[in-house]
Amino acid sequence: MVKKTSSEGDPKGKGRRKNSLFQKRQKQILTKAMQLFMEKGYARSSMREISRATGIDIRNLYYYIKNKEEILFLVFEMLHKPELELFEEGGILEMDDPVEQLRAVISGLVEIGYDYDEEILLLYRESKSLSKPLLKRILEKESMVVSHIEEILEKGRRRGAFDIEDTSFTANLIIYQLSLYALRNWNMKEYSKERLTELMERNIMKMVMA
Amino acid sequence: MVKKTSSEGDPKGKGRRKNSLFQKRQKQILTKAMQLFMEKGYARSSMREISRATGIDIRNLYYYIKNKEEILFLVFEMLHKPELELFEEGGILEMDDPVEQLRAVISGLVEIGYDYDEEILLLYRESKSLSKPLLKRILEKESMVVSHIEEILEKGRRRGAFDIEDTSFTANLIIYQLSLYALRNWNMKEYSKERLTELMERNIMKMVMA
Amino acid sequence: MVKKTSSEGDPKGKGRRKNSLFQKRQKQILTKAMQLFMEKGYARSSMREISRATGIDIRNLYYYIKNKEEILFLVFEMLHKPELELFEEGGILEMDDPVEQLRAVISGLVEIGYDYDEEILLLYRESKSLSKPLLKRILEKESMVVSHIEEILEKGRRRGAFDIEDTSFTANLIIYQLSLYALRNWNMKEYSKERLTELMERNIMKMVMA
Amino acid sequence: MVKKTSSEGDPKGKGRRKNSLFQKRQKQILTKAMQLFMEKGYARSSMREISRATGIDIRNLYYYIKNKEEILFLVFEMLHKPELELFEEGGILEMDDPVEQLRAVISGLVEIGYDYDEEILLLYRESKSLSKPLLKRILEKESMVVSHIEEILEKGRRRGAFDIEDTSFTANLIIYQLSLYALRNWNMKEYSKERLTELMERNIMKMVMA
DNA sequence: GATGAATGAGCATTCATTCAT
DNA sequence: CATGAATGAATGCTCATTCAT
Repeated sequence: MVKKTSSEGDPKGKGRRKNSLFQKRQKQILTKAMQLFMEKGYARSSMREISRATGIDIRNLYYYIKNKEEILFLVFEMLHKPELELFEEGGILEMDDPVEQLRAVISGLVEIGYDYDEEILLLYRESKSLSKPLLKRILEKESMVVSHIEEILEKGRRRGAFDIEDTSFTANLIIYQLSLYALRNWNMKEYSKERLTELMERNIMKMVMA
Repeated sequence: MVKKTSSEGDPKGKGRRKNSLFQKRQKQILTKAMQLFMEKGYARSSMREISRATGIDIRNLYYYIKNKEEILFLVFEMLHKPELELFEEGGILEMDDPVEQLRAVISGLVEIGYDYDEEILLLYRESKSLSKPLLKRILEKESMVVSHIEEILEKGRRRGAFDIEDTSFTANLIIYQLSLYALRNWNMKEYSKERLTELMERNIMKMVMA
Repeated sequence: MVKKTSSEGDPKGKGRRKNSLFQKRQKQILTKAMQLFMEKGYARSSMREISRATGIDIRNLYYYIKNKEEILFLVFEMLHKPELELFEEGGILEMDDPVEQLRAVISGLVEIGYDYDEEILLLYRESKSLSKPLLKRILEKESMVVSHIEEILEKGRRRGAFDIEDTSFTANLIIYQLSLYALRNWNMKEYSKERLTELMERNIMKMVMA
Repeated sequence: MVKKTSSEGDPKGKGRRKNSLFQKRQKQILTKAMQLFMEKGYARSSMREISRATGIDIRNLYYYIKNKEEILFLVFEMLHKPELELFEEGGILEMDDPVEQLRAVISGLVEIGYDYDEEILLLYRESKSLSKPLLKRILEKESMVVSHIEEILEKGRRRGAFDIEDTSFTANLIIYQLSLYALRNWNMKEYSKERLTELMERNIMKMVMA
């Protein structure tokens, strides 16, 4: 069911790592590391600190992950899950009405962006800390989300519900907009999740509707 | 009345530093450091590298700046100039028609965001690298821009030109939107400055107009 | 009476290890390790790499060998076999004419030195990586070869065929000379095995003949 | 007069490093490091040990040398000086009689090989520890010595004094032979410098003379 | 102002090896 | 035999910053 993403699983090139203990430990590392990265940034978070935070000896840390960069990569991968799940398991793709779909996307992504504000900030902030090839793999995941939105917009336009000049641009704009709270939280703290959803929906819909 | 550029003024307490050579050197440091920060991030750019890039011996670097953090602070300050100048010297504040004003803001900020895409990315990316008090001083500058936009929106609403529920929210949204190109450049490279301006204007206007 | 290969015999005290699977595995380890040692040197080749190269888990590696140093020791022992076999199985010791004997030794050792150039280099290069007692045991094997040659020279001198002042010195010089190709291969690559044999024979014979 | 070898001098790309103190410190590092390398090998000698041995703090060590490999390189360069000086300052090149020249070379190189036996061993042993480009630069120095000898042999052959088939081969053989003491000292300790010179001269001359 | 020298703190990563299961 | 987990000890190297001359 779960597609292996190649960098996880099969450490040391040996036996299968379905082993749940191994995965539990790895997740534990990722979670704690992510917290650190959010607080102090990737570069300033040392392996020693991750070791301290997880309670796993620093040498054994390398038993679960290849190196520091891989931690960031796996964290990024983890962070893309909610967005992808929103589409793949949230029933959005199955809806017929594009307007309804877009509404669902907006409220879903606002929700995510609100609950995971720091995580999304991390995504934007530290993507450059990843090496080219690894970053590419992350961006591929990202562009899947964009594609999903673009398809909705496209459908809506065909049906005459939306008035959009450039669906790719607008898809990017929308997904970007939905990170507003995360990226400018210093100015946004006063808004509740509900209020934010409301405002976002109103603005985006107005921007998009025919 | 030369505007003090240093965050502390009077470095090393050695007397007035209106001295133009001093300022020239400092600007040279900031420019090179900024390039490095954009390429490798703040934390990964070492003082040694800045020294190498500027040709100024690392120990003498400390003659011109207090410490590494101050460099970032001064860079940030420098980067806020164009935006502020847009309002203060671009004649926007003097216009009467809010629609016209907003149009001018959009095209002005898209222009800046397009030409200084990496710089703006730096702003978002590294703001957390600044200590609280220094960050606060930067955010104050930022909020002046927001205020300017908010006033325009407010005026437009009063005159019935705009249909906006929450001007503060919308002001934030607009300024944020105008950084789209900088923050998602991996998906935006295909758009020319003109096309971008056009699309932004259309979308924002649609979102805002009564 | 299987010859004990392990320096300690009876690894882990778990019973006789004439067991052929055990020996096969051990040889496999030695061969791969030797390759690594030749490529990167002993100190830089890690047990982990040996594990990877052999496909044997690092922890099980210790089932077949006592420690890293023993690997080097066993490799060294293995590398001395060809030289010793040349004398013991090549029929040289049975010849009567010392000139003929020397000729056979030269061509035999050039052949070995040519085919096993990297291995011989390893022998010279890493002998210091062995602890004193282990090294001593290796040098004893080595000195057997020297003795064989010395005896030939001695016989030739007695018979008036050779004009040699110090047979021990000359024996050492000869065996050393025959490693020329291995130890200076960066300058020797142009020479074929045949040409090398020819030149070596001519030079040594001229040096030695009455 | 002294040709700069590019890797020495001008640290940090700044001022001239004729500065004798700097060079003194560097030489101090090289000497101590060389001792360590001879005793324990390059890979096993840590920067920390070099620091301890020189009394120079490990961080300041990097003020005088770029990295560990550069130390080895500079040591190698240093070790080639005596050989090169033998030719360039020993008056050998100015002699007319090739036989006399060769004699001088032999006694000179035996002397060096005897006094610097461990150093020469180091040269052979650790050359592979150098990266390709750096090794190449060392081998170039080495081949200058070979060339010098080859020229002498060539001259002697032209004059009918020597009977040599392949001067390049023989030059290599001679220089190699003269390292006998260094590379096989475990079997050579009994020989005094004088005795060694005598034996070497006799053997090589016999090998070479018409 | 340019230099030589230092310093306290730390970095990511690897090593060979062992042990209990 | 294979596996999970640990451990003590290093490794080479870099950091920002200071100070005295």
